[in-house]
Amino acid sequence: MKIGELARRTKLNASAIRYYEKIGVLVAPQRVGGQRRYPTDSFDRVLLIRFATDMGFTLAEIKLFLSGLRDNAPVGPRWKRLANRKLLEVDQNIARSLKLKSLLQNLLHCRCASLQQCVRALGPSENLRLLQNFRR
Amino acid sequence: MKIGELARRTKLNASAIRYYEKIGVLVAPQRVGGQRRYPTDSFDRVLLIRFATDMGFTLAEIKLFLSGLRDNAPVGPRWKRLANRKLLEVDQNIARSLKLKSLLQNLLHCRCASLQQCVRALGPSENLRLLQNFRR
DNA sequence: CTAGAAGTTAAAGTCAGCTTTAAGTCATGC
DNA sequence: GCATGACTTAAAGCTGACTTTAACTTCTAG
Repeated sequence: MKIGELARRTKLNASAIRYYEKIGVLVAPQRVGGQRRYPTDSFDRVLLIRFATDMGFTLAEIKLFLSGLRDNAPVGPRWKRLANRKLLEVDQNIARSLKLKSLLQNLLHCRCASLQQCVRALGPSENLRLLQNFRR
Repeated sequence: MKIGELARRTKLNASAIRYYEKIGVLVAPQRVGGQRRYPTDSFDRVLLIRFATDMGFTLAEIKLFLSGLRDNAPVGPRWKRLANRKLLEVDQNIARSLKLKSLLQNLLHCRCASLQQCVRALGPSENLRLLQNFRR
């Protein structure tokens, strides 16, 4: 499979696939006359990578756990550690978003004369500090 | 108030405050010998800006609704429109995060031989497409 | 008066995850 | 045998919200 076909099948840009190879999340495949030729299972590899990035893993994290992953190695402790850490992050993100949602709703339904007042009415220092804990 | 004190009080970096001025979310204050002197209510202004960015508004959006905001103008329709739009985004973010959470938990508790299998077992094409709708 | 802290500017750097560009080489169909 | 499309590389560009740097000026305490 040439890079164009892999790109079409994974719905990625060919440049993205080259980028993955460059930063080491995808292993460089065989070349024929300088061009990349991918084995069929590269498709699954790329999907796994996209899947993981969609789950919020960074490419650096993905590289980390893929590097220890033999072809059909069992789901290892390294992955579990990463997944647990990510789960925590996701939970924090949910909590933050719920807080934002209620704040937004309050602001939308309030009858303050100005936004400034409105924000002050929420008790700026407390609320701001609450939010700051969630800063990314 | 000089920029250093404003920075200390808002817990921002002075460079951030200058940056806000440069991109036009903060109005340039009086100068004394070339140095910025802020009136007391600049503190509230900066808090409002931080508050808004914490809520997920971009600085461009904040500039937009601050520019139409006279000193004590009522909470206007422009702000309401922006807030409603942001509320939608937050809801989508929550839905996405909840989906990610359950996927992560499934992956953590599964007994598949390999991650590849595990992802395939989730029904890659469907699940991946589901996630793609949430891609940012 | 002077050291040093704090202020000033424009421009470049940072992070992630790519895309775009430029300048070429290879493969394929007619 | 050649036009065209697909491929190659390294390097630069993009977004957003800043920070850092360099080279300077101004303020303040002793």
